[in-house]
This record gives sequence, C-alpha cells and structure tokens, in this order.
Amino acid sequence: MKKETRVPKQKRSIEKSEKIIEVAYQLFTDNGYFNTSTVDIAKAADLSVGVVYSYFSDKKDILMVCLERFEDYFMENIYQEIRSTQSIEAIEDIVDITKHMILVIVKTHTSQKRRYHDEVKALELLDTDVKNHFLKIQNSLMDAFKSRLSFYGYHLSYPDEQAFLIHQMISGIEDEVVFQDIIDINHDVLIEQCAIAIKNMLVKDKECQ
Amino acid sequence: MKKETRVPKQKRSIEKSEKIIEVAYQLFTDNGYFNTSTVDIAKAADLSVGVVYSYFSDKKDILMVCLERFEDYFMENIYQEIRSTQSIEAIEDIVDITKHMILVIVKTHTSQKRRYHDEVKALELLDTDVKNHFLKIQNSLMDAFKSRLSFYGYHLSYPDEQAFLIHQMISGIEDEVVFQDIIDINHDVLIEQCAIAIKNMLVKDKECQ
Amino acid sequence: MKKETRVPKQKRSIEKSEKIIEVAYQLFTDNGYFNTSTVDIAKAADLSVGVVYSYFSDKKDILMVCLERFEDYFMENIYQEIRSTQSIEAIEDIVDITKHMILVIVKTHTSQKRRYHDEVKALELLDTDVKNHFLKIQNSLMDAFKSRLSFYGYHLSYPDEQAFLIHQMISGIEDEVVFQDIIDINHDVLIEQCAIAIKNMLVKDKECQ
Amino acid sequence: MKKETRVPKQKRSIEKSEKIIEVAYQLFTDNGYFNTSTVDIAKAADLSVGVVYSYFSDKKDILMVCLERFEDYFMENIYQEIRSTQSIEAIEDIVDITKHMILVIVKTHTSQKRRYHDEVKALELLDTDVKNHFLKIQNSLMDAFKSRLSFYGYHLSYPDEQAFLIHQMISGIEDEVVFQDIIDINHDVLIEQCAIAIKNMLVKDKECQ
DNA sequence: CATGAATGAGTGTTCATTCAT
DNA sequence: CATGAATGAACACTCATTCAT
Repeated sequence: MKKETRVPKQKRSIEKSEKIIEVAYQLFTDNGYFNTSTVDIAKAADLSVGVVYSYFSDKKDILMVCLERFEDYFMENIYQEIRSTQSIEAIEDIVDITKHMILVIVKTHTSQKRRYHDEVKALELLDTDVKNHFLKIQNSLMDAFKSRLSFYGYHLSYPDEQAFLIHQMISGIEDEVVFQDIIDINHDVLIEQCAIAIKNMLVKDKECQ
Repeated sequence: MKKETRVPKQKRSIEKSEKIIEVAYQLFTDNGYFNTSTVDIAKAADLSVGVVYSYFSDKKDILMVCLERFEDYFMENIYQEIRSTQSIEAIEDIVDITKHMILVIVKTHTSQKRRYHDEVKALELLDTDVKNHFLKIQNSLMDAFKSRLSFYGYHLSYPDEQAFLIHQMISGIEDEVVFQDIIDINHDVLIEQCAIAIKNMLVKDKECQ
Repeated sequence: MKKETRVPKQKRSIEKSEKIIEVAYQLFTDNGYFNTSTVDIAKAADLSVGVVYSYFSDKKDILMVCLERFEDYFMENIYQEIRSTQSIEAIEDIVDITKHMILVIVKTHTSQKRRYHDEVKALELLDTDVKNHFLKIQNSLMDAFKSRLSFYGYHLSYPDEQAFLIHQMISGIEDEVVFQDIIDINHDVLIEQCAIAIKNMLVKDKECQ
Repeated sequence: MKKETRVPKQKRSIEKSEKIIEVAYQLFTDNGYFNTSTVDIAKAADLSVGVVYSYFSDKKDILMVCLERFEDYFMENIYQEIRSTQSIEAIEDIVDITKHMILVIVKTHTSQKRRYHDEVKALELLDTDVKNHFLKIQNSLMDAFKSRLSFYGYHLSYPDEQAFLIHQMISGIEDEVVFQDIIDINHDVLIEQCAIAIKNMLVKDKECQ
C-alpha cells in the first residue's frame, strides 16, 4: 500500500520537499508532532496538501525524514568532535575521552524542545519505523564510540552487550541532563561516574606486548 | 478539584472495582490501552458506564490503578526474593547477588504483553502522572537495591547518580530480554556484564576493619 | 407523574427539608444551579439522596422553593420599606417615592451572585414553572407599587400596561445596577430618569376636588 | 487561538455554508438549539460533519451566524421603515413615529418560534458571545432610534440612560406582543403608553435659532 | 422509612488521507 | 500535475432519578 515517494529528481521538486521538511521540523518542535496537522504543514510551506502527499507517503514519513536529518547532523557532530580530539596528542585518561563523548551527545540534544523529544521517544515505542530508526542511531553511535576507543587502543570485551549498556546509560544521561527530571542528581558526577563505569568495561588492545 | 475516586466503601463495591480493574487490565494487555474504550470496560465487566465512573475519575485513573497493582506485585516479588536470598549464608560474590536481582526484575516483567508495555512506556513520556508513577517505582527499586547491597556490606559512593545509571542499565535489560529487539545480544552475557559494571561501582563498608 | 411532596408534618421532617433548602440555596449561589447536583445537595445536607427526593419531587422543585423563599424575603423588604416611608409626613415629590422604591428593589438583589442570577433568569425562559414564579413576583411587586402610589393619591391610567412597562424598566435597572454590563450608564441618572418616566404616567386621584 | 471560520473562499463553499446556516436555522427554530445536534445539521444539509466544522468552529458559531443573519434582516427592516416614513411630509405627532418604530420591531420578531427565541434569550444570559451580540443589537437599535428622533428635531436629555430604559420597555413589549404571556394586557394600549412615555423623555432641539 | 448504588442515552469534535476537478 | 474540499468513525464523560435492599 505504501507509495514510493521521496524521490524528487527535479530542482524545483527538491526545493519543495526541502521546504516541507524545514517547515515541518519547525512546526514539530514548536507545537509538537501530534499538534501539527498535515494541513498545517502544507499551509506553512505554502503548498497544497496534495503536493505534500506527493512527496511524502505519510505524516509519519515527514517525521522520519526530519529524524534522519537530525541524525545526520547529530552523527556529523560526533564525528567532527572525534576527529578534533583525536588530533590532540596526549590524552591523559580514557575517562576524559569518554566524558567528552557524553558531553558532545548531550550538547547536540540541547537544541530539541521537550515536547517534541518526548513525543518522538513515545513514537519510538509505538511505531516500528521510528523504533528501527533509533536502533540504527544506537548502532552508529556505538560504532563511533567503539572505533574511537579502538583509536586509543581500547576495546570492549563483549562489544554488543556492553555497548548496549553504555548506550542505555548515555541515553539516560542525555535526557536527564537536558530535561532535569530528578532534582537530586548532580550532572557532573553523573557523567563522571558513567565514564568510570565505561572505563571499567575496557580492555587494552594487544595486552601481551 | 479532582474527584475523589477509588474509595469504595461497601464490600460489594470493592468487588465491583476489583472486577473493573481486572477486566480493564485484561483489555489493556489484550487490545492495548488506546484501543480500549471506557464502554468496552463497562461492558466486559457487565456494568454500566456510570458505575465505572463512580469508582474511577478517568480512563487514565483506571490505568493508574492497574499500574499501581502491577507495581505492588512487582515490588513484592523483589522483596520476597531479597528475603529468600538473604537467608543464604555464604554468597560467593556480589556479582551473583546483582545478577539475581536483575533476573527477578526481568522475570516479573515477562507477564506483560508487548503492546501494553510499549503504550504505557509511551504514556510515561506523554503523561505527567504516569511519569511520576515510574519515577516512584524507580526510587523504590533503587532503594531496595541499595538496602540489599547494604545488607552485604556494600554501598554506592555516589548513591543518586550511580543508582540512576544502574536503573538505566537494568530497565534497558528488562525490555531487551523480554522483547528481544536486538538479535546480536546474548542475554546471559548482558546480565553478567551489567552485574560486573555494578560491582565496580561498589565500595565495601567500613573498609579499614 | 408529579409526586406530592413538600408537605412535611413532623418537626424532624421540617428540620430536614429546611436543611435541604438552606444547603441547596448556598450551593446554588456559590456554584450555580447547573453545577450543583442533587447528590451534592444531599451530601451537604448530610442526608441520603432518597430523603431529598422524598421532600422534593425534583431538583427544580428545590430551586422553586429557594425562589419562593427569596421572594418572601424580597417582598417583605418592599413592604417594610413602604411602611416605614409611609409614616413620613411630607413627601416632597412622587419622584422621590419612586426612586426610593427602585433603590429598595435594587438593594435587595445585591445579595445574589451573578451566575445564580443569570441561570435563574435563563430558566425563567426555559421553564414554565420558573416563568410563572416570576410572573407572580412581577404582579406582587406591581400591586405593591400601585397601592403605594394610591396611598399618596396617585394612580396609573392604564394600570396593567403601564405597570408592565414600569416593571420592564425597573427589572432592567436592577440587573444593570447589580451587574454593570454597560459602562456608559450612570446609575443615579438611570434611576432618576426612570422615576421621572413613571411620574409622567401618573394621574392624581379625584382630580376635580 | 480561535479558528478562523466563516471565511469561505470558493463560490461553491458559500453555497454550502449558506445551506448549513439555512438548515441549521430551520432545525433550531423547529426543534430548539439544544435539541439540535451538529450531526443533525450535517445530515439535514446533506453534508458530512467535517464539512460543517470546516465552515464553523463550533455549534455555537453556527448559532451566532444565524443570530447575525437575523440581526441584519432585522436592522434592515428598521432602516427601511425609517426611510419610508421619513419621506412623509407631515408627521402629526412624535408619538406616532415612536409607535410605528415599535410596531416594526414587533412585526420583525413575529417570524421567530417561541422555543428558539427563549433558548436564545437564555443563552444571552448564559453565554458571553451571545450576550455581546445582543448588546450590539441594542446599541444599533437605539442609535437608529435616536437618529430618527434627531431627524424630527428631537433628542434625549440623557441619551445613554434613557435609551436603556426605552430599550427595556420595547424589548418587553416585543416579547409580550409576540408570545402573549400576560392575558390582561391590551397590546395597543401597551404600545401607545410606551410611545407616550418615550415622548415625555424627549427634548425639542433648539430649532428656531 | 431510609439508603445510595446503578442507570445509559446522548454529543461535540478531530484530522489523516483521498480523489474529483 | 496540482488542488484542497470532503470524509465520518470514534469516544470520554455526566447526572437526574429510581428502586432493591
């Protein structure tokens, strides 16, 4: 039943679909996903609803593209950060590297508005596509993380399982630092302790030599 | 301004409200919360809608009671398990204790059906009351955990922050083990590694003597 | 279908029905008629709903009694005022008498709360019994007014029609003075001009001698 | 935050919104406002509920438009009548002018059915928007009245207060003549006496100099 | 005579998606 | 290819009154 959309080949088409995504992301973050109707999006993009539906099969489809866009921006940030810090010659401690990584993730998420964030997280639970999207991000993120550790001569003894645990901790921190739900928590300590927990999972490469 | 519900005064009333909760929980888990209407609940409980609304202020109110019920059952399980293992004289390793704890939590959640579980978790993000409910559980759970560690002579150096991280890891495991979203993950290893991570956060009480 | 109620013969019965009326009037004025449920009334009177329905056939029946009570109090005020001013020997002007009359009416209504007042007025349009009640008041009031004029040697040339017009003006003033809907209106002028209009309708008795 | 309705942009749209108003007005007068559901309106207009809600934000919004329509028709009547009588050269008496004015108002209201009329008047007391609507009519009516008096060289010494009283009398007459609540009243006399009362409020403009 | 639990019909409103023009 | 009007099912909640106990 799914239409094959999202393959605009003409310049004008691309402009239009770009406009839709841009406008939709704005509306989603401003008013929330559920509070934004497809008609709203069409209106804000100065297009007819029909046009919107010719580029996107679904309202959710629009969201998915927004999510992918954000993911790209997000992962790009991560990689840039990794690259910039990798040039630093002496890293005192692997804990610092980890802390830095967490901070980058948290920083990137600061731009999101709470309602949108929560709704998207809720959709992660309610919708398979959104769930898979986040699973993909989780993988990318963990791969980036592992490759960085690798750069410094570390690896996880149980890459999948420990990465899962690490991701759990970090995504918790991310939400907590951004939205501050629990008052008793000191964010610096939180990040520090997370970094230490991660450090304890690490094994030095080529240990024998 | 909120109506005071959930205060059945007669014996017969309690039977009825029990019936409502039971029936509602069944419908919620079978068809999901959003797919269950108040009329469905009344019909299934062989009662009029008005009766339902005389015991519960809201459809959500019914959910909250279901949640509380499950919480009670859940925490009871935890405490029972703690009691039963505390009688064991020699515990080889704190890692075993932790693993056991995780297993209890996971086991208790196995009874839930996926859609209901996901919808409720989604509501945790979308609804303040549900969010607070889970925050409360989180606290109870972590308190139980800490007190158990204390029983064996351990404590967390940063109780709030580390408990948060532990909870993040455990609740992730819980979902993963129950619903198996990531195929690469070995659950035994996952639990083992989580337990080890937790062990590394621990400090032995009165270390000097 | 109407139950014959409201004929409590025993002391305790009277106490109970008094309690109901008292409590109902309080709730009606505090929260409005529509916002007050029969259950609220029963609860506030510390009686069962059934008892309330044994004294009153209807929720509206309770209102009717409240209305009658207020009417009694209201007319009593009017008559008292008339009696007190009739003892004054020299009345400068019939305009003063009229103004005084209007003021008494307005004063008596000041005690009512707006929502209750508006709801009751709305019911006057929606319900025959309430309408008849107010028609009766209108008659009593106009009779009192005419008899007072008569005391001072005046009468209306077209008693029914002019009384109707006078009542229209006065009840408008009453609402306006109490609830101040129109900002441009000076209440003193309003009352003065009304009194003058009334004076112009009057004819001196036994004019020839 | 209010939706912008009542702005049909297409010709076909106007036809539809006209149909809705027409059908709604019919249902309102036939069965009463409260007894008419939005679904009833849609069905009677042979449209879907959605269409109705695309032209009107509310059920009440539909009523408001009906009210405005009636107001336009009503005021148009008044102005027409004024225009037609202004051409008459010699008006014997200002009382006749006033009587005529009252008759026009009364005549225009004869088309309304009682239940609808009463419900709308009740809503005037219960709903701010409806109240304001009638306040607006009251102003228009009184302005028309004053300007007509002015045409004949008369004015009110206290324009606001006396206009209020005049409006009170006339709206009372209007209801009474249309619905005949009080049997003792002779409508001709009523109108005559009202006109006289109004005449007595008038001041001749300093014509000569 | 008192109780108060039970009744249950009734309704305004939304919005993603389609498809005739 | 573009338009944007139309669709219409679905649902929570109230409360005056009754009547079995």
